[in-house]
Amino acid sequence: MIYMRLSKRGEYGLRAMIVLAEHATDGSSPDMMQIKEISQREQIPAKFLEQILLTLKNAGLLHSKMGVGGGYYLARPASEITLGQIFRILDGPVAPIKCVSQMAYEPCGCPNEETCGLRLAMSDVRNAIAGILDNTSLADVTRRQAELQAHIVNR
Amino acid sequence: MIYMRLSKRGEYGLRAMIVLAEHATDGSSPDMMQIKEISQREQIPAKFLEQILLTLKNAGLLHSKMGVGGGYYLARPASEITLGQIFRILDGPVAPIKCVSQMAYEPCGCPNEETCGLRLAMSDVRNAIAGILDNTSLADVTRRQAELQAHIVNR
DNA sequence: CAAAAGTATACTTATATTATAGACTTTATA
DNA sequence: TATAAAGTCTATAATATAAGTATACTTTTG
Repeated sequence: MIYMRLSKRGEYGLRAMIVLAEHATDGSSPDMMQIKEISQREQIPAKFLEQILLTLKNAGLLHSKMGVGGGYYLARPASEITLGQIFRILDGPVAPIKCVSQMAYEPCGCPNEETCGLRLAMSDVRNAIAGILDNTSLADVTRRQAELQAHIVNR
Repeated sequence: MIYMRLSKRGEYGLRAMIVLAEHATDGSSPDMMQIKEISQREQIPAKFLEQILLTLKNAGLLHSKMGVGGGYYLARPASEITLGQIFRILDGPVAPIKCVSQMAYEPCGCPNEETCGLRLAMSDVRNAIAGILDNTSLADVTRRQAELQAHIVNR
């Protein structure tokens, strides 16, 4: 069963963006990373990652440089890129059912949409998910990671 | 794309359970419904619904009566059946990624699970979804439906 | 011009979902 | 007791999707 789940594409894309955000903040080197670098570090099939990063680039979340010494880097500060943006590009709308989607609404054929109890519950679910993903930036993620890391070191 | 979504199986199953819950509370007839009745009312392919109801029955959420005048009915009061129970039977674990699943944990292979930022965010998502589904009973759903209906009638 | 790196698209393989079909069992009742 | 109504069970077809692989191309640097 693969429902209510993050796809591998989504997972890999999110991981890659997080790594790029880490790299951008640590001040080392010109904050650009190559596909190969990311794929090795995160154990992601390189050719698959290639597609994913390209998609994120075409969606405006990444910039790239071709040729020798090229690579990918965030198009904006990590604080201005949310998990929701990344997720939607790679996995589509957040809503568990189309009739509650803000981005891709479609009627779902229940006799009375206005009073449909399932729709209401799924709307709550959508809002809960979107509330988290749209309010968590890459900077939030890397900050939390750093906090956890510090906590472990200190114990 | 079918990610982060309710399956048709899940949708149909939830709808059927809600209809059965409505039927149980409205006092009319012996609160039992036939597959055909449900499938017509909710526009669900009858043979598909058959499988779904059987699954829910084998999981202990429904009881049935065979033969002439038979049908399905809720195994417990609508207030004691949650959307989370139904969902998990039909669509599996709620967690968007296995490493944050309470019901079906598996490591997801990130180098350090303890400080993985993606895992942390997805754990929030899981808890948000489970919080809603596990705290919404069929009775809650039918009550909300009735409230909405009353509101429409009164305007 | 050669090598490094991203761009673009097509294809393969595997698996899951969404049904549909058909034969079987139980029960009520004419 | 025969028949029809209703659920049970299992197999299978049709379709869709995901995940990954392959290949050719373009841009850039030195």
